[in-house]
Amino acid sequence: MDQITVIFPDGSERSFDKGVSGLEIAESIAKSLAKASVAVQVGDELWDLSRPINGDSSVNLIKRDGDEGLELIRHDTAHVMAQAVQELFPGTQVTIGPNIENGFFYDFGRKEPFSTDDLEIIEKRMHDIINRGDAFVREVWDRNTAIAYFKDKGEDFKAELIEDLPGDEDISIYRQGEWLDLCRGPHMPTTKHIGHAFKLTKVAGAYWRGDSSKAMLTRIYGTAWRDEKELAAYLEMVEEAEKRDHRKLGREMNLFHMQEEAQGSVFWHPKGYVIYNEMEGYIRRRLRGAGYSEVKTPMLIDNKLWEKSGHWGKFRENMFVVPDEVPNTEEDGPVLSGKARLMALKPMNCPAHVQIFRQGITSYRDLPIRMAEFGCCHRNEAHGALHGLMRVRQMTQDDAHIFCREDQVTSESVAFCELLHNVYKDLGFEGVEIKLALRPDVRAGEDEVWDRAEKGLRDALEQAGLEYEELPNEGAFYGPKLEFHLKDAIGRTWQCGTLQLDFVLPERLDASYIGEDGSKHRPVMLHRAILGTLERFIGIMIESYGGKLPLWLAPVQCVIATITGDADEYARKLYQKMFDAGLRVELDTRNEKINYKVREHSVAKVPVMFVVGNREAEEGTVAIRRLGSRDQEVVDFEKALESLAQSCKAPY
RNA sequence: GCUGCUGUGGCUCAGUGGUAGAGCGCACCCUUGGUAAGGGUGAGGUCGAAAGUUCGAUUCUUUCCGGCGGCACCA
Repeated sequence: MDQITVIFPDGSERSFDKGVSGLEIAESIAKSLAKASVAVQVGDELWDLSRPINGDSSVNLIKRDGDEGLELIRHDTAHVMAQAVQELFPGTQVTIGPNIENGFFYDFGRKEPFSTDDLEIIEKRMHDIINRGDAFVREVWDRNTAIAYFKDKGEDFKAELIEDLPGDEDISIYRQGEWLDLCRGPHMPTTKHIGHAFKLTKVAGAYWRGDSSKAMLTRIYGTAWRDEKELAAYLEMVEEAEKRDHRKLGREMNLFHMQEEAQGSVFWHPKGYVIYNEMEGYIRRRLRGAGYSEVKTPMLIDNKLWEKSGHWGKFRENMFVVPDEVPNTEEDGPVLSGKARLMALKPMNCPAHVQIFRQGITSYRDLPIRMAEFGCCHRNEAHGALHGLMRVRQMTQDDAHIFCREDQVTSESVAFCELLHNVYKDLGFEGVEIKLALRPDVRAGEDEVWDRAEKGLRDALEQAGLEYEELPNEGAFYGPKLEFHLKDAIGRTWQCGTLQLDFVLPERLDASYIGEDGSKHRPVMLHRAILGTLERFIGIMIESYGGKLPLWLAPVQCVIATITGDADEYARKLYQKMFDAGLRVELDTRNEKINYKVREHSVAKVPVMFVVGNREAEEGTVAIRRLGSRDQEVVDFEKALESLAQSCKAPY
């Protein structure tokens, strides 16, 4: 019989009979290893434990308790869910069911969508299926047989999937008991290996193949873990994270609100607006330090400009359009004639910035010009897209456009990446995901220009020492872009910072500078934002800090609370001194017990309390209590004030 | 925009085919208390909107609107 050579991860080699399975290899090493293994890595592919290995290979046994084992658990759970659904709801079509972070989902095609009540029933059946312990059996089918089989069963979605698989790929089918599904694999040996540490979490709609013109499927999300303890820990983590939701904290901390009449726009309350202003002030100082100058441009602009810029054609459905006419004030008759010239609320600042650039004549010596604006933009976002501060219809970007020569693109990009990195570090964000969105199929400009643009951004990332992921096809039609993503409390990612190269708009709006050669040239435009929008970034900040913002951003930095009415006068003096020192301080002389006051201000997440009673009034001290600490510290007031003022300074 | 769920005092939530309740908060009174809720009294709600079924709808049905989740779209 033929022999094959197997190389283990530690570099050791052994020979086995040709056709040996991963399981047999494991058994030859140790019974315990065979028991713990659930799949095998052959070369760089993951295989079923039972699949015969027919050639010399490097082999690595995958154990259930490892990271890859967990991925297999989740994938197998998704299959079992699909089986349970088809057993319980005949006629339901299965489509795709990939793993996601912390779990999996499976999309089903069914006339009547599932309700949350169904989840419990499905879960119960899943436990039954797992207890049956059927083996996962891999079969390779002929393509046409597979298509015919699924079509015959009324599984049109599955048939479509197979039709679109690359021609050279095996059509592998996995059977578990009576049930089977198209799947690339691998799977664990039996359903029993899944265990019972899973939970179905939500039902949702999802378009077939992610295309809103196609059918709406029902998606069921679930989470799965190696054991009950991990599952419980995960569920508790999610529960805790939900308490950090910025919409909840915004209400509890009285930061802002939103209401139906101004859907998607924010009513900033005094406390929230403190955060907003502090953030704006901080980023303004940062921009000044980086050589930007600030401008302010109109919010309402005639659509002639939007036509020229291309927004009217490409972005109109997201714009708020305003007719330039006196509305009819009579009781009857339409308010608007429909004949007036149209204006639009700006959705972006860029065309307006080009107008400033175009005033007068610009020399190559003037470049780069870095033009910043905290421009208030409006976008008519789809109703279903709105989400607290994260997705709004009226937003303020920390926007700027850099007009430069093409040979300055890389250095400007590097400088931007460094600036962004420093800002994110100041604000406490290390976990930023960077994505480089590359040329889409439909695009403006020569390929050679795109080559240079993409290279410019890549070079910038590498020079700035930043790790990133490339997203083919995701760039804007006018140029590639860098996206900087941050996560909210429950792990959803939101794009905040961005850097986009634009060769198109300067052309469309005829921006030019006089070069060294005395003739006109087109500048390149870099659209860039660090925070993205103040609204979204503040939302992320609130969630990331769980409302306990750093001192410089805290709406109330310190509350002076009295223990008895006898200390009120002393407290008032302290208050005035702190107020004059520029601190955001509140005085609490209410007729309440100190326990109550401490609790209330702790719940309100006030970072520092100065507690004063008769003793402090006599000694000229304060008892400092910091949020999150049970201890108090009695300090001379002047020293306390000085040190507090020091620690309330913004990072830049 | 599509889709599932959902909508009761400022907030969190009970509840019912016969027009509503709790806790917190708020107001007033008592209490001057040393670090996460002292006590009492009281005010406050067209039960998201409209139509329908019914003798009668906050409760059932339909439509619309908002909120939440997901998809699509996006900072």
